[in-house]
Amino acid sequence: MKNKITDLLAAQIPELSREEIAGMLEIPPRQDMGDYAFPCFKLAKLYRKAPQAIAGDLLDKVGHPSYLSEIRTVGAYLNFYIDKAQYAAALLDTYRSVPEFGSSEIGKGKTICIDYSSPNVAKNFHIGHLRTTIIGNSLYKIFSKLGYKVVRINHLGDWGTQFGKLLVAYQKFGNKEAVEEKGIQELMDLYVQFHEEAEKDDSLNDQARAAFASMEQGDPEALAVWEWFKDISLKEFLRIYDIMGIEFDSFAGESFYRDKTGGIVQTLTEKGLLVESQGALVVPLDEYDMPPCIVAKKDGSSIYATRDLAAVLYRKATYDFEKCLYVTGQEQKLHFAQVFKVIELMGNDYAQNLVHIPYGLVRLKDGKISSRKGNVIFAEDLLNESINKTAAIIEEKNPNIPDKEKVARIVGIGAIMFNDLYNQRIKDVVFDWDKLLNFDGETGPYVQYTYARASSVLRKIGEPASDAINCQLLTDDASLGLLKEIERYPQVIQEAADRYEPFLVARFSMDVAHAFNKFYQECQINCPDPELRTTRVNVVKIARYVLKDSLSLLGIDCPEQM
RNA sequence: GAGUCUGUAGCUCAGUUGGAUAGAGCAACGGCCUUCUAAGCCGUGUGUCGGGGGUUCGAAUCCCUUCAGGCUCGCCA
Repeated sequence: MKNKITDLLAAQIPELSREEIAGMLEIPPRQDMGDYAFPCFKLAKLYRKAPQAIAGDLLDKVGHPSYLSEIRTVGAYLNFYIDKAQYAAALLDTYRSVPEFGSSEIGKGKTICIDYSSPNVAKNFHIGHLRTTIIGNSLYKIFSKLGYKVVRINHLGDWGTQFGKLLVAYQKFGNKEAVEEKGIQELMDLYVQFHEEAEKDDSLNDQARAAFASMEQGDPEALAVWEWFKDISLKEFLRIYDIMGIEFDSFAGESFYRDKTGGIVQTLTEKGLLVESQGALVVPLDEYDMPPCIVAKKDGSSIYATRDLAAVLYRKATYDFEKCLYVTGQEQKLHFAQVFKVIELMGNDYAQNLVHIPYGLVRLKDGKISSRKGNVIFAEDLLNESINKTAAIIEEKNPNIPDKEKVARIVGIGAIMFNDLYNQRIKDVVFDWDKLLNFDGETGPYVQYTYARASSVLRKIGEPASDAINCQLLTDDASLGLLKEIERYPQVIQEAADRYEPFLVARFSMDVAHAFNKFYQECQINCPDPELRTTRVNVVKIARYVLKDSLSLLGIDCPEQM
């Protein structure tokens, strides 16, 4: 429809290209102003005439094509009113002829790696880890919808000096039985105890660095203990991923690159990029207004940047990615800028396809999350709390539905995920139980509820006898409003991918849900007129599909009843 | 101190990349269930778009400056 209007205008304005005119066309802020609008301000200079007069001239010239019900001028604007029946028919037709409305082939044959979640081994999975997990998962779904092959990488934090600390703590304060009994909690406790003791005795930190250095050199005893701790942690993480329905293609974490960091140092040396500084080996980056990137500590052991560098090379060689995305907190912005720059200096032109996707900090009401200080809320507790709250609401509102437990799980988890995906990533968030467990208004449960209503109607009135749609009958604003929202779906997905912003999809699902609820309120679907009923049933079908599909792009399921 | 991000209604946030009277949800108040799920729908808003300059027909949006807050700035990740 937009193309048709563009062509119509382009024929009358030879001074501007089709693309320029398409870019100027906009959607008016209010429905009574029409469906598309063309502002004539820019033409004023060109024609040396008042923009209002230009709008009037254009109105006379363009005539009255059949797909428009009206063209009007308001001030310097030319407002176009499309023929509603033709418009609705075209959209419903598109939906019915395309099996996966909204999907695309644009990414066919291309691979995208996404590095997300990546929790630290031997630490509890808390609410701070939820954002990267949920955002990364949604980006995976969005890019998959566009036809990309996506490699989901969980770059586990399972290597580094922190394990030297844990090892020292285990030898000094721990024992096998306690770890076997209490699992990850005991590892956390040991880690906390280490920091308390190290406050008093700084030599513990040296011992920890030495312990890590010996791990890097392959000390079998140390590695066996480390492997054991890692297993305990992984089991814990998998349980939480399972609750959320999240999977990964690779768990190659930092330790995976321990035999590859030496190659990085060697390559950087050969290319003359490495400089010794205060005993460490660094790549100076002051030319690029950045502090140097440390590649080897003074005791020769690797550091996180070394392992990230090795990971980039490995992933490029293994997956030949089109893009590699890193979903981490914004506090790591400088780190990734340094790593990407070093990759570029090594002569890899694909450095520009490494993208850091930062998100804002999750804070508690009484300050920063800190495992060490015990100021922490575990992800599992949050998810369970949300599921329990949902179960209570089901008992209150709709106790007779089947699979109540399953529904409570889907809705409870959906609420948490939707909340993390509803705003721009970069915003900091303050964790708030009350807000998170309120399921009214702009929430995941609202969209899921809308889907359940749509499903319920179709279930009750059954399939219409005929599939013939007569869009002439859709004369009400609510139907058209709903279809207009739905029409945006393909562009919304594309933009969400371009900007790496799942919240655009979440907002879209909300807009569709709102438009559907309005439609549902104002239009009786199971109406006496069989032709109108068939038409409305088809509107419900497409809305139901889009609601479910858009939520699925956020990693959220839809129950048939709730 | 330097870099970077954020600042829009009491609160949480959108704002179609420079366009028409800046919009939603929460909270508050009022209305709507003998038609398909009331986790819903409808109505009620006196906003210095942090402040000040500038660019232009036109700025929440672009530039400069300033204030407030978050984050980062060498052997943690």
